[in-house]
Formats: sequence, structure tokens, C-alpha cells
Amino acid sequence: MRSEAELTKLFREGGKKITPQRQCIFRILQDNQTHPSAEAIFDAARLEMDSISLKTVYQTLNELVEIGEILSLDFGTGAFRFDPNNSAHHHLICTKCGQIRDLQLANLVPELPSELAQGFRVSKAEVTYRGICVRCDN
Amino acid sequence: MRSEAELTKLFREGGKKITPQRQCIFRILQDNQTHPSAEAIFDAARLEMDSISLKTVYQTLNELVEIGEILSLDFGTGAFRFDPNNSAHHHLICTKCGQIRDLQLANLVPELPSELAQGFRVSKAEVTYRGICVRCDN
DNA sequence: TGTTTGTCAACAATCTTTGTTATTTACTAT
DNA sequence: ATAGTAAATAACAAAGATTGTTGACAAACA
Ligand SMILES: [Mn+2]
Ligand SMILES: [Mn+2]
Ligand SMILES: [Zn+2]
Ligand SMILES: [Zn+2]
Repeated sequence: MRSEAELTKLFREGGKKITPQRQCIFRILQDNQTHPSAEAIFDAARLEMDSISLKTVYQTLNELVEIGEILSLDFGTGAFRFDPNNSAHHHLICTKCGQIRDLQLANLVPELPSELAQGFRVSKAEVTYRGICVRCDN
Repeated sequence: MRSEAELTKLFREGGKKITPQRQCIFRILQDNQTHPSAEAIFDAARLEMDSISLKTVYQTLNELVEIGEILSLDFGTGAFRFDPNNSAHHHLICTKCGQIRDLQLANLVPELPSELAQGFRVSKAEVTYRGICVRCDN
């Protein structure tokens, strides 16, 4: 995800207005590696702006997803997780505490051999590793 | 997933009763490669039993998941998908029509090198390939 | 400063999944 | 076969996540 200044520029160029609510959400997402849910971002935003609505959070997140600044991920935890790391990467999830860690690996996922692709034109591959993290492994 | 006869035995051994509703759901799942949602299974079941309830479908599916006979998968399509193929396998999803195909490949996903595992004891890896299927690719 | 146009908060609605309960059913032991 | 019992069912309500609606409001820009 780009910096708050660059996002401000991008939004304005797209005919979108910059509001304190959006700037607040930009800041919360900046360098956030926790893969927060919309609700978690909402809670963080409320610490600064007690009147912000959950709808506004969803709206801003969806706009960031649309322009490719963040990723919307579903790991089956009940709610979408949002990720400011929009480079191609994979994930490592602790099945006990639920924490989600980034796995920045380029060549871990091989191309799908065309004889297995069933005619699909494959454009993306995501890998999810699941296991127990150090802290949960006692 | 096992045969209807074997599932009947398994359920009885687990103190569960065999009802026409459950047998109907067993049959619908048998050899089903479409990764149906609970709603899709409900619709199929209603063709045979017009009074079956969605709750019964969910309950039976959850029981089958608990005993490991089927898998519950979340691809971010809005609803869980159920899969009678309970062997370790991966998936290929068409981003246009949404169909989900099995990818039965053992050694496509390499072990995660321990220096990248961040201390996790990894037990599972799922790969999801996304692309456009033949029919949608015109 | 005024005008325009997008955004906000509040609330309702939708969708998927689970909880509750009274009734019915499947199994078991007579 | 019959009756007893524990579990499953259908119907309905509720919960949790996300989206739709709308009138008041505020940001952008001249
Ligand atoms: Mn990530
Ligand atoms: Mn499958
Ligand atoms: Zn953990
Ligand atoms: Zn397709």
C-alpha cells in the first residue's frame, strides 16, 4: 500500500474526496501486518474518531481493494481480512490462535503444468500453510 | 467420502440415527465434484423431499465434516463449499463463472523450508489456483 | 463565499449460519 | 409387535458480516 500522501493524491485524481475518516483508515492500515478484519479496523478507528461508522470503514476498504492498494482475503475465519501488503505473497496461519503471518516467497509455488490445468488460463496461485505457532506450541 | 452403506454403519456406531433426510444428503454428496454450498445441497434435496429444512442440511454436513468424511472449504464466494473428496488435494477456480475443479497433485506444494516457517510447526498446505476456464475463455 | 458533488452516520435489509423448541421418528429392549 | 427413550426434524427466531438507502453535511474548486 502506498503512503498516506500518495493515497490522498490517488483518491483526488479518482474524483474521490479526502476526509478525516479515510485518512484515519489509511494510517491504521499503513504497515499493518496483522491482517485485520473490518471490525478490527473499525475498533482502531473509533479510538480516534468515536463517531465513525462501520459502513464508512467497509466503503473505504472496498475502494482501496478496487484500486489494488490492499487485498481482501478470506481464510474461513468468518470475516474478510484486509492486507496492505499487495505484493504476491502467501500465508502461514496458526490453527490455534488464528494469527496470520506473511510468507514472502516467489518461487515456492510452481507453475501449474499445462496438462493439469484442465484448459484453464491460470493467473494466480495462493498458498495457505496451516500449523501451530511458536507461542501456541508450548 | 465413503459409500452410503458404510456411512450408515459409521453413523449408527456413533450413536446417530439414520433418517431418510440423511440418506438423501449422502446420495447427493456421493461423487459430487461441484463443491456445492449448503444451499445447493438443500435445493437438490428438496427435489426428493419437499419438506426438508435447511437446518437439517447444515447439521448433517457438519457431522460429516466432524468425522472427516467431507471437507468444508471457504474460497471467499460467500458461502462454505462442501467436498466429498477428503483426500489432500488442491483447487482451480474460474474467476468468471465460479466453478471449482479438483487438482489432485501430491508434490506440487513443496515443504516450507524451516528457515521460512517462522517457528511454526506446519501441518497442512492448500493451494488455490485462479484463472479463466475453457468455456469462459471464448 | 457559494455551488457542486461525493461522503457521512444512522438505520434497515440481506445473506449465511446457528440457536431454540415442540413434535416426530428411529432404534432398543421388552 | 409394543412401548420407552433418545435423537432428529421442521419451523421459527436470532446472530454475525456485509451491503443498501437516505438526508444532512463537508470537501473541492472556482
Ligand atoms: Mn499478507
Ligand atoms: Mn475438492
Ligand atoms: Zn498461535
Ligand atoms: Zn468459467
